[in-house]
Amino acid sequence: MTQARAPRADAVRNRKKILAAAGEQITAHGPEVGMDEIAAAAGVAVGTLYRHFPTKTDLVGAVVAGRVARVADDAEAALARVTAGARAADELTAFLGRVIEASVTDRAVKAAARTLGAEPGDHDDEDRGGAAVAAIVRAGQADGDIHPDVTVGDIYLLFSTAPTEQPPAARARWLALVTPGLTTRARQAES
Amino acid sequence: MTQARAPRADAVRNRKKILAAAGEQITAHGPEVGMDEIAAAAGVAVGTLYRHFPTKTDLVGAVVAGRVARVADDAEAALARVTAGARAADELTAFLGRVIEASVTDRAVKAAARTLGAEPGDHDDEDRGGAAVAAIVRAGQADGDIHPDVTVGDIYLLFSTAPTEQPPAARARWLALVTPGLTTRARQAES
Amino acid sequence: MTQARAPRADAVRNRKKILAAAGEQITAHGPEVGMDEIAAAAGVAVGTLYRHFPTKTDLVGAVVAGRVARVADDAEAALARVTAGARAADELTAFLGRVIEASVTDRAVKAAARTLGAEPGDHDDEDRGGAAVAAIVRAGQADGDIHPDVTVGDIYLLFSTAPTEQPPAARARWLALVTPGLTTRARQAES
Amino acid sequence: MTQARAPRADAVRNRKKILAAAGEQITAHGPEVGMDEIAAAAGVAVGTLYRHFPTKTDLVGAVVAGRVARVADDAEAALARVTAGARAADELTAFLGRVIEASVTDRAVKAAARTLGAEPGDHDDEDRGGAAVAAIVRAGQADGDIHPDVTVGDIYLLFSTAPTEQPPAARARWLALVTPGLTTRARQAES
DNA sequence: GATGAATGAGACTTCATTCAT
DNA sequence: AATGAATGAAGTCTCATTCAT
Repeated sequence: MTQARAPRADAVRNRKKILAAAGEQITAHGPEVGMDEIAAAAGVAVGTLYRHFPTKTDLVGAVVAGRVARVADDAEAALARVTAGARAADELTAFLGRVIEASVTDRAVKAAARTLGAEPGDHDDEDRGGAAVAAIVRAGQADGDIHPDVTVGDIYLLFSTAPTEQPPAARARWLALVTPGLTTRARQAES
Repeated sequence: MTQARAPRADAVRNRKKILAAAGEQITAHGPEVGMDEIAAAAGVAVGTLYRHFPTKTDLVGAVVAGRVARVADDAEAALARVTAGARAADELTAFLGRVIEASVTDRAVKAAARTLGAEPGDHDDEDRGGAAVAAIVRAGQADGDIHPDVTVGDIYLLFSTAPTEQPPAARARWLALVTPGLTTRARQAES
Repeated sequence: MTQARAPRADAVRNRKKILAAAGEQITAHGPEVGMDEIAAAAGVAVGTLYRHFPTKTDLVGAVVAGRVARVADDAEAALARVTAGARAADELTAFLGRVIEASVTDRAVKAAARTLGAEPGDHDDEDRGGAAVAAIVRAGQADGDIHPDVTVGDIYLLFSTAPTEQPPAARARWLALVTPGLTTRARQAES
Repeated sequence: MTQARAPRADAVRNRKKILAAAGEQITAHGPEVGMDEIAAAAGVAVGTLYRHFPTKTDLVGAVVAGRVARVADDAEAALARVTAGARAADELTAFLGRVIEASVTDRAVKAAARTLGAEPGDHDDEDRGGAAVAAIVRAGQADGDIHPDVTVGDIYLLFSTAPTEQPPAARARWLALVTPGLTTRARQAES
């Protein structure tokens, strides 16, 4: 059973260039950038872009998928720290904060977050991220720090609604407002 | 200094028709409806539409302002109930819930919410709504039910991020997750 | 019941210009000319073209309909001559010949002919032309010159298959080959 | 003078595969199929396809030539039957009918017919078919059944214009209309 | 000689906005 | 003041053909 024939080196290079360029462009100007602009930024012709991604939706999807992977990596790193002894509730909050900050400068991450919030998650990276978050949540619940009925879905739901277009102060405030819903401690006044 | 010459009666009528039609269209299909469609729904020509609103942004803005007025009315009604003896914290949560449900069927309300979250609020209706919400918050704080550092801005911030595209269950869950951030009670398990 | 509001003078002018230009372009280069080219030839912007004809198909259809009208006119003129005493069989053959010659320099006429051959004919001009041809055929059958079972459909069928891409000699020969199928006389040798 | 170096075995194989695939695709979807689709159907890459046929036109031409060969075969078979005693006029009509029916399910045959009608015929298969048809015609003329001035070109001319896009009834009717132009008998009414 | 990725002009269509009537 | 036709840039996608591997 021969494997699907190794992709050509230059095609791989181009695919990377396209994904990188698409990421940058979408990060900077949102998903409504033209395909021509993305192609130009990638240094290829539109046709090439369409060979790799038959549809704009496909391209945006691929970019978003990439961001999901990053988020998953982040979640797994957080879980590793928890396993190593860090407090789960803190790691969860910090993770949430990082994802929000990321989506501020990267509108594709926001879309990724929305995707996570919308779908049960059947792709690899989503599963990976979901599993890590779930483990963190469970750890926090075992500690008695995270409220027993909190689920991964709740976390997704929250960061799919984070105020990424707002100024830093508002984002911090939002996180502070939302955290008590996850933890068991009564809310404390901010400084 | 001559005053701005009283507007012609039919011009006034047209303005109303346009706003109403724009509201319906944007409610139904989002802000991406074409200007032609709005004009047709209003029973006027595009040119007329542009005479009243030099830009699509202006028109959408006007529609949004109308929804802000509704939200303000709702807030004032809630305040009236509080004044009449209702529990402020409950009214606040219920108000938040109503605004969210409204934005589900009315995409213009969503935009209105976003506007409120984004701007300090210098227009009449925003002030009106803001004042009512502020009064409710203060009442709840006086009762000891709402956390002392909660501000009107927090409320705006929250409903500007409500998950209006999600199914009802998710919206309810979101509200439950977010409420503890406003109140002083520790979070209780859901049924 | 007010009529549908008289069309604006300039719009009428443009519609004519567009139809004329589209006719020329399609005549010259076939139906695959670009909409931009047609618009340029008409001296309008593409948008204008699309306002008048929402789809390329619509435009081509309109052009073809125009050619159908011409053919119908021709048929009626022939019928008039028959009524005035001309021999029906001769007029029929001559009419067939003229339509063929027309479709040589005008690919839109060819398409029109194909349309006629394909459809039962429910539009005005098609009916008009069909009625005239039918009358000529009947006259010829009354004279005993045209075979009794010939129908209008036969005529349409024939000129929908005329060899318009062939040199003049071939076109003439084709007509000569096809005529005996319509008439009652045994075929005569050509000069 | 070095001769053109014998072609590589796999190249020959590829040429055949390409022609076969192109035939199928054009038969099925008309000449507007993409080169990529043809290449895929042939199991080769586009580049290979272009090495064998520098232009789409060339490829289509080659396919068409293949269909010409089939028609020639058919004509020779008919001639054989005539030689064996069959009535030439009948064989000619039947042959015409078969070619028409073939072009209905095979759009490449139609193109082939058009080619035959258009060109004097200088390729092998065209000559072969032309010679057979000519012999049949001559036999019919000797019988007194086929009109003396009918030529091979007439036959080509006729089937280059057959209504292959029309329903079976129309095709049959067309053949009936056209036959009297070839034969010496006066036309008879259809049943 | 084969592969298949890259090219890029061009196709159709949409829509916010302007302007002659 | 209203009308609605005109504008034209922009958008997504296709496809015959070229060329590096």
